[in-house]
Amino acid sequence: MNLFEKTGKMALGSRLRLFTARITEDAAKIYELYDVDLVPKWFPVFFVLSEDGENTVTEIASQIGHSQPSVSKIVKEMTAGGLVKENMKSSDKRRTVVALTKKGRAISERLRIQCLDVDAVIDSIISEARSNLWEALEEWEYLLDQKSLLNRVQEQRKQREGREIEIVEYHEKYQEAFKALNEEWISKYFVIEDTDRKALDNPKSYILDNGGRIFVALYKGQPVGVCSLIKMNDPDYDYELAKMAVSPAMQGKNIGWLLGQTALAAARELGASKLYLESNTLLKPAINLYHKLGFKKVFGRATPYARANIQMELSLGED
Amino acid sequence: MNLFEKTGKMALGSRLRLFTARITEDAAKIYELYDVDLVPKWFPVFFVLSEDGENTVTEIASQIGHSQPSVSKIVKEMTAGGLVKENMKSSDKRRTVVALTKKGRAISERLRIQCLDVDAVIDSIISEARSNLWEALEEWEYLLDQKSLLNRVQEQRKQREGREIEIVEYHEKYQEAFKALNEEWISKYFVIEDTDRKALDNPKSYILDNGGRIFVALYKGQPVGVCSLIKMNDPDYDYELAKMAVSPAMQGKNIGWLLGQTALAAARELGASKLYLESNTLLKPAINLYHKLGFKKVFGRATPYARANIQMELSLGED
DNA sequence: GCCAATTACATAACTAGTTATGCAATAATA
DNA sequence: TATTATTGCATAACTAGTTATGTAATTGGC
Repeated sequence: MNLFEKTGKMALGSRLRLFTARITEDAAKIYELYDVDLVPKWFPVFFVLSEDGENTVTEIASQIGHSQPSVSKIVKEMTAGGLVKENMKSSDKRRTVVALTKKGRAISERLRIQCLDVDAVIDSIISEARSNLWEALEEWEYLLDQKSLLNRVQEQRKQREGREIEIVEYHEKYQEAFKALNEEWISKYFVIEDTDRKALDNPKSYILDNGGRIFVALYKGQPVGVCSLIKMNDPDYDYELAKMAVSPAMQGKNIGWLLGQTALAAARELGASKLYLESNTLLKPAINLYHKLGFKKVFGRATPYARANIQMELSLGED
Repeated sequence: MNLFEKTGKMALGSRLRLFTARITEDAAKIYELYDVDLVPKWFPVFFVLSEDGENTVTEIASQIGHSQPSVSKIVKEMTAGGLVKENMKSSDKRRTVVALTKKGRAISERLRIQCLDVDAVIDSIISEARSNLWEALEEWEYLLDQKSLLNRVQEQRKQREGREIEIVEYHEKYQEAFKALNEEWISKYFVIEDTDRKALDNPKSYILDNGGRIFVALYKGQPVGVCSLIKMNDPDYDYELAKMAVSPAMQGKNIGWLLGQTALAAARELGASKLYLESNTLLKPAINLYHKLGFKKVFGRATPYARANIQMELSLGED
């Protein structure tokens, strides 16, 4: 299987499928060898019944990790084969209580011997190999229970992309992007107001010259997100966190968090002790981000924006 | 998956199937996450094509370890998806030469990034676990190439059964078995001759009292095989190995070999230097056994048996 | 140079699972 | 107590592979 050295781990699924097919193919021949009148796929159901005596279809399914229809089919086949009898007494008429027949129990004995031989063989293969397949499966099952493969890949992706994002200080060449990125989300959910235009058209005079800051997130050199600290003339707050925007195509890559963190660090450096922001509860990801950054809801300030329906603050001394 | 601790290694196939299903399920979601327009099962074919540039259906199948119809189907689906074009120029009109389209090559680039992330995740899971699943699969593939699971189980069974066989010295209580076991095979292939009757009816006077030996193979206390050393009045040979019989139900369990080895050891103990036997080439397993015991074909001795068409000898000094 | 064997692929039918859905029987609730 | 929700199972339709088989195109042997 030279192929898998080239494809890398990505093909783990394919490799497992081929490997499983190979094992089950030989398994079928082994049953034949021992003349045990049992189809390999019956084994898990058969095993549970020989342990438990009798059981219902759904309960067997949950024990062996199959779906209920799968067990339903297998029980039907086993009944046809005379290994199992259904519809034992049960007060609940929905349930099909299944048990081994005499013939089934007889097979159980022969199967025990086969199990011993197969067990010994697999143990010997395990001891021949340096890595223990059986243990590895057990460990993977445990690790994937803790966190699924999908979750792990999602996190890995976020991390990698985070590493590819660079947060830089504002420069005139980003003015177009600063305006465009903000207009994009504002006009999508609301309408652009006069106060917006002032800031977006003249970031230098309106924000920077007043002692504010603007940060730009670059992905492969291209601006994909912006945010600003605007100096406030207010006894309660030093700066407003405003004009936070991330390109829709780049959302979910943690860019907002990186911009926010940079802005917070800058505010601390500037000696700020309290930040303020306004937003709208329609923008759920943004509100979430602000919460994650440490902002808390406050009430009752006047705002120049028609769209603002939530106001938040953050005390920088806290951490 | 507590079940697998109870079932033991016998359920390796089932465990693998469940595990594989789990992995491929998440794999599908990962493709979705990366917005790669590729069905997971296409991956191996896609990979080969992006490596090789173009290739035929059968060659791809052999490279990825699928059956040819499987690749046939996948190529059809990929063609419908616009990733692949078939029937490139080829002098041999039977062959379908397949290559990636422009769209396919574009996806190849995005897929590369996904591969990097997945690879990193799987590597990290591998490093979290004590047993290395990827290596274990590789080792199992190698070990099963050397000797299949079926072969290993067959050998294990033979060994186990061999341990349950006990070879004992003849006793009067085994006279019935000695006669019955021999009559069974003789009458099946030939007819019972007078010389047979002499030995079978009076083993004590005909064999033992003349300085010969008889051995009985017991399985769970029951006689299932016999063989004898008959003293010969001959300058060339000391004993004849004769009246070897194993119950048909117990054949293939190495019983003949055990009986033969015991007889050879006894002959050595008795100071014999050369053994002789007669048989018929119809009895292939027997001839094979005699070869394995070290007997070599000889020609031209007179025999009292009509059925004998092969004669063999063994020099005991040799080992 | 023709007929048989082989090769390359397609198609059909099967396997061992799955999800989706429907139908009774039972439990919960207003 | 009547209605609604839930449970337990069966059935149908689907998936990703397989083997068996059929059909052209090519190769090989006499």
